[in-house]
Amino acid sequence: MNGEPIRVTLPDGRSVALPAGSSAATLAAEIGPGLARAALAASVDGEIVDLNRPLADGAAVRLLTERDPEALGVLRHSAAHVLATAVRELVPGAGIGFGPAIDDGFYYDFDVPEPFTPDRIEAVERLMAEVVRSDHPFERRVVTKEEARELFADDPLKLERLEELGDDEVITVYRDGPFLDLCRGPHLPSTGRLGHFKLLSAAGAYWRGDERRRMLQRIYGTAFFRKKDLRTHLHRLEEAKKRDHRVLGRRLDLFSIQEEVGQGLVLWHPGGGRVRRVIEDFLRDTLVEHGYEIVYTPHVASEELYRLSGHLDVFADDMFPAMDDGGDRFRMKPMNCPHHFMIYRSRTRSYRDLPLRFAELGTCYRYERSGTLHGMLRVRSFTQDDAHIFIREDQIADEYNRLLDLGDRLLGVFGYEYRAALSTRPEKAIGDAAVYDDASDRLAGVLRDRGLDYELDEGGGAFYGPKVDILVTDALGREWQGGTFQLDFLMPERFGLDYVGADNRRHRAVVIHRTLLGSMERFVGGLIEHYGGAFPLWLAPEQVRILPVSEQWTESARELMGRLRAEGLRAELDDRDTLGYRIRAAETMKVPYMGIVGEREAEAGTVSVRMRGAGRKQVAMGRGDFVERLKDEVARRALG
RNA sequence: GCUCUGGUAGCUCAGUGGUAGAGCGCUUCCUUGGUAAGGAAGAGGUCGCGGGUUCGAUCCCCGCCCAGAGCUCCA
Repeated sequence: MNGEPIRVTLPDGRSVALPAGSSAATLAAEIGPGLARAALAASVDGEIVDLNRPLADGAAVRLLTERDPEALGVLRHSAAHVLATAVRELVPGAGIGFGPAIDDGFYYDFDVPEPFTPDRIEAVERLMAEVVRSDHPFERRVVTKEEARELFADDPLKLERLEELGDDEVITVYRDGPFLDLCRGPHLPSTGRLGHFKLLSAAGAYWRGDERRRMLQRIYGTAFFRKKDLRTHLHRLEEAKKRDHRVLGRRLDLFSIQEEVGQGLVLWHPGGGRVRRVIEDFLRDTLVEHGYEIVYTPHVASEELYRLSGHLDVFADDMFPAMDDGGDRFRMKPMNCPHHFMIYRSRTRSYRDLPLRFAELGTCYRYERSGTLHGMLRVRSFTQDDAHIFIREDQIADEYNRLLDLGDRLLGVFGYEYRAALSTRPEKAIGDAAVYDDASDRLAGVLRDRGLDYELDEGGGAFYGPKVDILVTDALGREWQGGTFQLDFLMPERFGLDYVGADNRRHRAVVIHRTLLGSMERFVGGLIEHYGGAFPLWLAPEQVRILPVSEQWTESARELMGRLRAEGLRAELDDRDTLGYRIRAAETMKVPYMGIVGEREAEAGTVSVRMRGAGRKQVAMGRGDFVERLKDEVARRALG
């Protein structure tokens, strides 16, 4: 090697001298043979690079092994290249789109004449294994734009991408064996380092994510360094599938969606109805405690109302088509706001009246595009736990504090962890920017003062006002929308929402649109998955199932059921078949408690209590104690 | 809406160019069972809908509807 030796620093502060032109691989070898084997890539001055890139003098270098989280992204992106290598072998002329690492794995988009069927995916997977066995090194090369144009002359997708690169950008290509790709990298040293991978699915995806452009075929996969991690991940996917609210909704007889009724229209069966009723009762009581007024408004409105609100212009496509009787035109309501505004406007309001909080479990109708519908989570008719709060500008901070209190109370009851996100003024905001920013600052102040962990979405607010979103994390670690508190300076203008101030002059009110749970459909759908169908006692559609050991004891069992029901508990009796059969049935239906009554229990006036999922671990207890225990668990809304 | 894959009994699914099967569930009978499926019999289907090809279509072809995966969208 020519030139002066270089020095690089390690994370522990140590400085190492290396010959000029040395790479991170040389460094690893210098430190030890174990590290030389384990090193996969390097972080150089904070940038992740290939192991064989030459190091600059004075660089801060951290060698990445499979223990470093950053290495997983490198692995997965390399896996994507291996996938493309395999696809090119199967379909030589395949166009190559993008192939990034994503949260749980990677994908690659291909322009191929035939879509990928499951057996072709398997074939691709086998070819990938061969690419890994061949252990092709990933070779990086810097090229000029002109060279790149020649290299990718036969791939219009790559050429298009290439033309977008600025003239001062360094263009790199990577080769692994036969496959050459326009790519920024970095990559593993060679394809042989790709550990454990699996192709998961194929689906169409628009080129550049633009629905007006051609559709490519996307293959999804995942990859891990260790077999165990891959297995765990696949197992988690299986678990998520088992918790699918659509599957559980059928099995537990909670709801259905039927072709004859219509797409995206949910039928709540008695079981789902019970869950919903309990939540609604709890919600309504809590709202009244928190100073809300309950209002009711019709499901349809004259089109004029949405002309006034401005929604008709912008969102007509997402509304159900108009009902026209030759004179007036009516629409199913896509939101409750205008109705609530009209209630506010129905009389002169004093500053003393504010805040005024109108809450409604308001059923709305939105004509969502068919491909977006999904079980209970994305539907065309849904009931929002909606409210509109009318306040003075000086009440913003105070009201947001109350909202966050309320959110905290509600979400905690369901066992959700949550965090907040604040969205501030976008470019297209209307009205006085200073008012918008001042409001955002006050919201940020509220979040800070509460010590709440929040994320800032700069410019993510609506054009009419900033908002605070609550994001909840469920039992599988997935994040859901868990409420949104949206400030609105526009609608008060459009609807003339005023109040008379202490100065006896008219002032403009400020509106907060807010939901806590979102919609009953989405919330209950989410809860089904959160609990895996095993609802805590207070929410369970059926709380206790009484099982007489034989017909002889049915009378005694019925007496117990009567006592439970008299206390408002949802108890059923099952005297169908053998005891073992019925225990199995109750377990499958995820009933929290079974009360078994046979000779011993009937004579002693007790009941043998078997808890969901606890198998034969059961206790005999007095019937009064049993009733009290359940009542207490319900009253505490225990999560079980 | 777009791409692909599907649609057969209440559910999960097998199957065939000559109008159809299993398991579970349901009904009835026998069994009176002590902790995750006791036994038997029976009912139940316009094979998503509409066209076409064919002597004959659940099966092949076309269109539509619906579902699933993904994309796009989500006031």
